[in-house]
Amino acid sequence: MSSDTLATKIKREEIVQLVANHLVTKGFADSGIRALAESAGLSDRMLMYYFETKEDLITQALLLLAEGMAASLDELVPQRRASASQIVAALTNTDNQDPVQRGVLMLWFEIIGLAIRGGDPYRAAAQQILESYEAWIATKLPANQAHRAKEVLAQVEGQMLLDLLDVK
Amino acid sequence: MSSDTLATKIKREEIVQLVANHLVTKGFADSGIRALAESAGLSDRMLMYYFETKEDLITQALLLLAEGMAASLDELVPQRRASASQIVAALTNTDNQDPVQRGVLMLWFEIIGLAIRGGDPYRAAAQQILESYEAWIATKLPANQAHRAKEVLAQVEGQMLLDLLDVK
DNA sequence: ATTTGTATGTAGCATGTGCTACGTTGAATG
DNA sequence: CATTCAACGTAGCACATGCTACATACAAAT
Repeated sequence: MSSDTLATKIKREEIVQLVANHLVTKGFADSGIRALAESAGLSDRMLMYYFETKEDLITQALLLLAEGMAASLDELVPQRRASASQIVAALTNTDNQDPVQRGVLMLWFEIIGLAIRGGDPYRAAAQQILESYEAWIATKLPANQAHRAKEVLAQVEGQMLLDLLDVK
Repeated sequence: MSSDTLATKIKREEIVQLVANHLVTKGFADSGIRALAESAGLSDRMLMYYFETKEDLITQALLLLAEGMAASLDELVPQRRASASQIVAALTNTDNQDPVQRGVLMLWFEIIGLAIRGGDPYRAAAQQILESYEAWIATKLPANQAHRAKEVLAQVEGQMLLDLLDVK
């Protein structure tokens, strides 16, 4: 709460980072508090000591991941302006090799599946990510086509989905 | 198995249908065998009497749903040939009102989330559905653009995703 | 009439889940 | 020196999960 030591605050951030890594590599299926605790290097007992509930912990991990995903966008398409098809290509081609980014993408669609019936914190995280993506695309498109950002975003999401499910 | 009565075969089909309905309306989150049994009008004991495992039951329900989704495509775009944007519009605009079709869509993205890490029966169902959709789109597109079916499919899937998550 | 087999109820098991109660240490603070 | 308090271990609870053992009613077949 507000009476937190600096040390425990740092510890919490470290745990959130490790839990986020766990989610990326393992997904939600094998993410009970015992598994998460092991990945974070402590006991489940201590996990619940640092975080009020599991949902609290997951929420923070998702927020961290959302920041990371938004921040990594600029590395992919360095040009100021790009065509819709260039953006789609840049966002869909790179991800297939790197296992980390592939893990993030898999987690991303797991989040969507959990968000779809309205369940927070998943829905909030999904919407935040989608909106930051749309805004980013809008700034990359030629000014007179910025209104098509949502369309381009849909193309990107759909293409990633097909890639992940090996639809050739 | 091969010594099945006709009556039990029919009973099984009836159960599969009711379970499919349950999945559409409730999703996977509230679909333990007790909840499924209640929706099917029998005890969990009898559910496991008619099906070897829960996975067996779910698999059959998903197959039934996949058939239904593929079959319902033709009702949406009756014309022989249509442009890519017409197909996208037809496939994305209709679904928002009807709660049944909305439920199917929500389940569809839940399936994707479960399929994404490779888990059968979800992955198999997802791939089958996506492939039948792509094939159907290819037959609807002008002949010289049939090769863009996957692109159109991506656009459709992405647009449905954004709609379901209320990205305006 | 006895056997056989389908359909069903009652009860429970083993495991996994998020979470908690209770105790101990060891260091800082008064 | 005594007290306090964060930091941890050990153990367990209550509940949900998929699934099963056991008994039995009842009808069909021999």
